[in-house]
Order: sequence, then structure tokens, then C-alpha cells
Amino acid sequence: MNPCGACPVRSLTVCAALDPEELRRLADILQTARVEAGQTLFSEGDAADTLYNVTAGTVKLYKLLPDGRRQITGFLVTGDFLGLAVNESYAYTAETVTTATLCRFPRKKIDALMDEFPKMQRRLFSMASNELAAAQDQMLLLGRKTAKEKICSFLLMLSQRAARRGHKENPVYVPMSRADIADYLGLTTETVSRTFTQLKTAGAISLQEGNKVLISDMDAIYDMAEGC
Amino acid sequence: MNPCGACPVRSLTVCAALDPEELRRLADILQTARVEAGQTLFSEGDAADTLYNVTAGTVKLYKLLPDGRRQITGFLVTGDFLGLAVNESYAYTAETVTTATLCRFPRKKIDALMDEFPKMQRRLFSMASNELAAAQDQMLLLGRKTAKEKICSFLLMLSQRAARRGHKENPVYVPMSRADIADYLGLTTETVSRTFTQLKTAGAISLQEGNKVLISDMDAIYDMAEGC
DNA sequence: CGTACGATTGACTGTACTCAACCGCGGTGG
DNA sequence: CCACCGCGGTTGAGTACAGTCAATCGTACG
Repeated sequence: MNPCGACPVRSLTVCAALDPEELRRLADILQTARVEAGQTLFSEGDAADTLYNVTAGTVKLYKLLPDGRRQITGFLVTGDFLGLAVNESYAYTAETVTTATLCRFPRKKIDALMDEFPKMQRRLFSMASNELAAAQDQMLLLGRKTAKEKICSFLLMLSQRAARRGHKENPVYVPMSRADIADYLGLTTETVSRTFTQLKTAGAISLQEGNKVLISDMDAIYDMAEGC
Repeated sequence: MNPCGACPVRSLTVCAALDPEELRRLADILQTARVEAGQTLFSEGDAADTLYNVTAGTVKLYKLLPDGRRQITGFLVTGDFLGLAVNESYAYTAETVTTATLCRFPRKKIDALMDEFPKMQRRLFSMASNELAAAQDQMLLLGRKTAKEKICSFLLMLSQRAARRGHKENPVYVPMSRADIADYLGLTTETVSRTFTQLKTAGAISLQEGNKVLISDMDAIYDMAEGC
């Protein structure tokens, strides 16, 4: 029995649009793993010999400055891949936010497979293009948005992402800590906390049990995300 | 005679590592163009029917907020490509900073060619990976660096990029305006100007004729770029 | 029950922003 | 010919937004 053939998240990821024979070949080179929350998958500068695919949970990517300042460059969820290399090394550290399950692909084998299956190469390229567009949105956020706009954009991003994966888009599940949110948005934990309180007081959101945020006034959040 | 065969910047770009026959096929679908400074190549949201390759000059990419705030997401130079699409549309506006020369590839034809030449697909993917890594560096800069660190990082980036293209790395040619630099680094023109003055006063740089910046104390700039 | 850690709130500070004036230069037209 | 204008850049004064430092709260866990 082919595990990839039965994979429920296949349509979201690199493996979409492969035929059964190709999926079998893919399954041959892949390992699956379950990783607890707060574990480091790899660190910036490590030899990049593995490509990962997130099948469940949330993973964060970050870069550090010598004095410890941190920038989280992305939160990855079901269907996202990680492990792209520059000069054979990872350009960032990857750490699980929640317990996560992953597929691991040895780089050499996946490279060989991509030469054989241009469809897959193409799919990976298209996903990288989307990543690039998301990165540009994030630059706009980091460089030009206010704290309130950043928080609202963040909530909307989580909501839209959940919707695209067939989950409820409201309330939004926010598994990451205030510190992680701060390091993703270029803020401090205090400012994140204050801004949540502000939105709560204004009646735009309310915080619920289990790290959920109910967006009670979606239009207001939408407007505030873009500075309207 | 094949124009691509004689192209002096081929090694820097997508067209590297194609054999003569492949280059001929590429030349068949490409148009070259010369564009004056300050012209818009395309705008965010336009139908993305063309891929570009910069062969000379500098091009900037940017995104706007509804109220006009602008974030420049990249300055492209010789060898860089632009025009990656999400949902068939461009995700940013592209405008020339200096007079530039470009190769234009109709998207449909280049897509077809990439199916035929996996080498080229692979090369484009590898360039997109590098872009992605650069974008992550830029997020770290925008989210976590001070004004002085941003300016120093910017000068170093220009210097290293010039070196990689076989130009003199010092003095650095800085063709863009203070406003463009500000919108790239998430600052205002005033802060950019003040920070240059500060570095000048500290003896780390000096401004020269023709938009050139001489880095007189490279080590100091290097340290200041990372907050050491 | 006590500790530890994340989140929240408060008081104060500082970096970069805003608003404004001024400089230098190149182009234009009276 | 040169006075005027416009534009990019620089400098100055005052402000505000987010950061820093610190105290407190709540809760999960040993």
C-alpha cells in the first residue's frame, strides 16, 4: 500500500498532480516523522541535505542577528515545504511551533526525481513563486505598516490560510506565542499584547479559550490591515 | 548570427548553461528593448504575460498601500529576471531607476521552452531560491535593524553585488534617489540623509561625484551592518 | 503549594517620523 | 543673460509611536 496515494494533504503540496506510479517512486525515498513542539529541525548554516514537507502542525523559520535579535520569516503549515538551500546550506533555522508531522526527502534523491518528473519540478517552482510573493507582502508589512495594521494583517493572513485549507476561518487558531508574533511582525511582545487589548476594547476581536481569536468585526479588521 | 550566443551577461542569468541549439531557440522567442529611466514596465495587478531579464541598468520593484505608502522590494541589475506571477498577475510594479536594457520573453513561449529544456527550468528555480533567501535577509533588515544598520547593510549589498558582476566594489555606484533608498529600507528620506551624514562625519564613508559612495572604513561598515 | 513562564499593564524613554526651512543645481523662459 | 522655478537633498525643531524596564497577573506543572 502506498502511503502517498492515501495522503489527505497531497492536493495542497508538491505531490499534487503526480500519477500513481510517480507517487510510488516518491514514497520510496520519503520518511515521515512526528516532531514535538519547540524542537529545532535544522539551523541556519547547516548542510542542506533534506527537504521537508509539513503535513500537520506549524513550523517557524527564523534568522538571528549576532546580538540575538530575531526575525521570523514565516510560519509554515500543512502543505508547505521547507529546506531550500543557498550554497548547499540552509539560510534559516526551522523550529516546530506545535507538534508537527513532516515528510523528509533526501536532497540528492529528490533532485534526481525532479529531473525525471518535470511536473514536480514545475510544481515546486510554482510554490516557490508563491513564497516569493508572500515574502514581498511581508516586506511591505515590515517596512511600512503600523503596529495595528501589522496585527490586523496577521490575523487576516491566518484566517485566509485556514479557509484555503478547508478549516473554519473564524475564530482563528493562533498557536504561536506573543514573542513569536512579535518577531514575525517586527514588534515587541508588549506592543503585540497592547495592540490585541486595543482591538479587543474596540470590539473588533475577542480572545477565546485555546489560543483562538474571534474576529467580531471582519470589515474593521480588513480596513485596519491596509490603513484605510 | 545568434544574439544570445554573443551575450556578455549570459553567464549571470537564466541562459547560462544552455547549449548553442537551445540558445538559438531562446533567441527566436525573445525581444530586446531599451527603456529610459523612470519608466514603468508593468504595474501590480496587470496580466503577467511577459518575463523580463535585465541586461543593463537598474530596475526597482515596489508595492503600494492604498494611502500611497510604498515599499520597494528589490533593485534588480544585470542578470536578474522579473515577472514571476501569482494568479496570472504581477504582484508588484516594476519601474526603471536608470536607463536599462531588457530581454522580453512571452510567458507562453518561455513556459513551453522550459518544458523542453529542464536545465533552464532548473536554473530559473535556483535563481528564484536565491531571490527567496535575499527576501528573508531583507525581512530581517526591515523588522529588526536600526537605521544605521540598514544603511550599512545596503551599502555592503551594493558593493558585494557589484563585485560578483566584475565591477569595482569600492567606491559603490548608488544610482537610486534618497526616496528610493528610504522606501527600500523602511525609512524616510530625512533619516536616510541624516544617516549618510552621520557615517560621513564618523569617517566611514565619503560621497563622491556621480552618485558614488566611497567606503573608507570597510570593517566599520561591516560591523555596523550587523549590530556588532 | 510553590515555582516558572507567558501574558498583560504601567511609566518612562528614545529612535525615527513629521513638518518646515534652506541649499544647490539644472532647466526654462522672459 | 540672468532671474525664476522646481526638484532632490540636507538640516533643524518638535512629536509620536513603539521600545525599554519593571511590576503584576494567571495558569500550568512539578
